[in-house]
Amino acid sequence: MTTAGSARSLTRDDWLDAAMTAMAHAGVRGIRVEPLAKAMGTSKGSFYWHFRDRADLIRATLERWEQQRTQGVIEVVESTSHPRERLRRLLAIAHRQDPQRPDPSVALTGDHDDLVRVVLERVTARRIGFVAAQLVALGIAPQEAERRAILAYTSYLGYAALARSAPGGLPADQAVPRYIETVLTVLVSAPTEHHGDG
Amino acid sequence: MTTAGSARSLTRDDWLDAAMTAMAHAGVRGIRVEPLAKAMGTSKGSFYWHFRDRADLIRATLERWEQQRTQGVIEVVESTSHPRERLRRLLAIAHRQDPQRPDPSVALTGDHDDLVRVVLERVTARRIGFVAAQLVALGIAPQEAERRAILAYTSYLGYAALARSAPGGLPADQAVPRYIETVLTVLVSAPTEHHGDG
DNA sequence: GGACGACCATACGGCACCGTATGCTCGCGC
DNA sequence: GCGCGAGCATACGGTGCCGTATGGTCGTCC
Repeated sequence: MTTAGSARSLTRDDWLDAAMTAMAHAGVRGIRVEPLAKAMGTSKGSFYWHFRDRADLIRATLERWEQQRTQGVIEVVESTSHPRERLRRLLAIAHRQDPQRPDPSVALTGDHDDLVRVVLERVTARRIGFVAAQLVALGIAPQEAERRAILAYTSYLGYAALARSAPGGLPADQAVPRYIETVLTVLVSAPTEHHGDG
Repeated sequence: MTTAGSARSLTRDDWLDAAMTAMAHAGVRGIRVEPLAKAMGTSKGSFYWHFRDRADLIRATLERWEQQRTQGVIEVVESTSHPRERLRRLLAIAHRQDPQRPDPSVALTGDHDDLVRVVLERVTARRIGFVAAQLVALGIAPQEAERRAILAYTSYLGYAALARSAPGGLPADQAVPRYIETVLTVLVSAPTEHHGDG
């Protein structure tokens, strides 16, 4: 069903692919065995052959996501040399909201699962850390850079959330590049003087 | 059960209060009749006396939220006169994340319901519009103000999302005021020159 | 003090999902 | 050409939830 042949038997990875898609749209609560089986044109029998139970699938899917997605984007962005260009490129990727392939982190923030929390903490820290590093490279003091990185990342999260559930308030497609420039400009704008920390 | 007496009969409003709390934590999918009844120390019989069905409760809860919360915050903030102080106050309220009373809009972005979408669109537009108006009052051009308002509001959404599911990456409590200053500073920073729009 | 209606409890059928049990069907080794 | 195991289908019991049906209780009005 997935491509053409449809005669070969399924693998654990096939299930992980399907689970990843489901998770991206609806979080771990979107990973349901019977609906997945139906969507793949198979039955639960197949699933319980490859996995111990639903929690096993969820664990494996989260693990896979943590290792692939964040890492992949960072590597692509790092192929650019100047930190400001890196940020611009990162923002461009982040704001290219493909309804078919949303970032799972948005859907995952809706889950109250402990394992999800742990993974999200790591992914969040890694992403914010990367943005902060670029800002530091642009001459912004570390603590201020951290704050601005949090601003950037939370804004991305909220943007993706709105894209899913209330896209009306977001910039129209042709206005997105200009929006990205605003975000970039604002992120690297000169900090004001402060005392006590920063 | 709710307060002390526990002998008087329940009202439609009692159910709405409970539903609102549930919605704030888990979106409309958190509004479930039997768990709510159990939490209120009553039974489904009571519920179906006051409401036609679950959809009726959801509709009424969304309506109530739209009319109360956003409006209320805006009125409080408008009691301050200077737009910059308004923004500061708004940010302070927005970033005071009470785990007991989260903003439902965050949980609602996880739902794929049509009615939710419509309400969220209106609430989102209203909030972004309010922020944009303050920025315009501070001398920022309307289109640029709109973009910055989107940045501010999406950042708030993402911040609240992280507060629920991955609070580790956010500023520590005593660092929040400084974070708010960064956001405020950045929002009102001088725009750069551009051509073609803005 | 009996009728009536507001308000609620309980039992039931139905649905969607989980996990298990059990049996089927191939391909391969021999 | 038989056995065996990988891979899957199907049926089943259990759970959590929805909505309905039906009956119970209590206050109020006459």
